[in-house]
Amino acid sequence: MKSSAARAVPPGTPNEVRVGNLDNIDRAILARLQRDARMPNNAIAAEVGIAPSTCLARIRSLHTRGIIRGFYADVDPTATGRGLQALISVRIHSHARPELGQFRDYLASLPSVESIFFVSGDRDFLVHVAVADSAALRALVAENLSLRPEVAGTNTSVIFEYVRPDSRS
Amino acid sequence: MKSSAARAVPPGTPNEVRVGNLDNIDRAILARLQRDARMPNNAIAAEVGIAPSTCLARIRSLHTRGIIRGFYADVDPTATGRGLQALISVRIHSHARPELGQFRDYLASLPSVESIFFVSGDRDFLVHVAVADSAALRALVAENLSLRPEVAGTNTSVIFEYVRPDSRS
DNA sequence: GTTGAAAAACAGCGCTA
DNA sequence: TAGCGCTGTTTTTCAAC
Repeated sequence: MKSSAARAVPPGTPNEVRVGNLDNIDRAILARLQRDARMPNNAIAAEVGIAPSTCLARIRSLHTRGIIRGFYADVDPTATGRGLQALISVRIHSHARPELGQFRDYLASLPSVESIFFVSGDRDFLVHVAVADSAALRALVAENLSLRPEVAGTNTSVIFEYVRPDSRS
Repeated sequence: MKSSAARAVPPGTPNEVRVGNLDNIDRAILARLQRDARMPNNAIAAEVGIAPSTCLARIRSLHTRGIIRGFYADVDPTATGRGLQALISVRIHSHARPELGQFRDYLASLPSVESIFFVSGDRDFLVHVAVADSAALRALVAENLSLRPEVAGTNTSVIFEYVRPDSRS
């Protein structure tokens, strides 16, 4: 039989090339799901060259094993009235270091927070936020960050543009 | 009839509260899709209180209008052999500023690049990358960034932890 | 915006290699 | 054990209202 879709893997490639229990078919599935999480199981199966039932089982296994963390829609923040994005670097007082995890959870609970980077170097956290306008940004920094006892200082940069390379479904 | 799911919108809320042509039902749909892009259209429709076909039409409209930019799966970088994440701040030479967009496209084309922030302040770009190990990181910075004529300098911070608050599907 | 029916996709099961 | 085809069930899709 001849598949109508392009093969997932070049013919000569050995299938034992695995990283962390993933074979090439798994990787082919992941690549497609990363580009379009709503791609039908049928279509994925056809493209990677396995039966739909097998494909479904693999996807579920990937999800269960935590290799796929979740499926998300990428929503334009401007449309939801959060047209201003910023990166706020936050320094934490050295005596508050033990509660770093707690502070991260606090950050994650703020509705304006898009993502949090816990980084090495002179700053501790880099927080990506999306807010309505500069007044909201000021309020966020002043009230929700600077006032916190753990926070030694903040530094805010406005984001002119934010690009996620593989957002194209 | 009595809906088994919580209503999308509190009973008294006026539906004309819109931001950018979105009504409350649109916002309810977006909220669900942001948490779980694979949630069945049926279930979304039931939760926001409209018929499945209407819900589908709304979702498609949101996608067409660019309010939903795409649907993607969040894949654990560790599982795909990219266990090291970093934030690289890049300064661009002032004379190369006109080609900033071009450089951004170049960054987006690099397979290690997860996202790009084009920011105000002392640095121009902040690039979030995921690579296999420190050797790969060094190679990336040295060969793909520092060697570029537009690049005035780079500064690399290792990411110890990266959190996306609404990762929960 | 809704209803309802046709088409498609999903999810489970036993069989095969 | 992993993959496959088959089948009932759910979901999507598109018409008319």
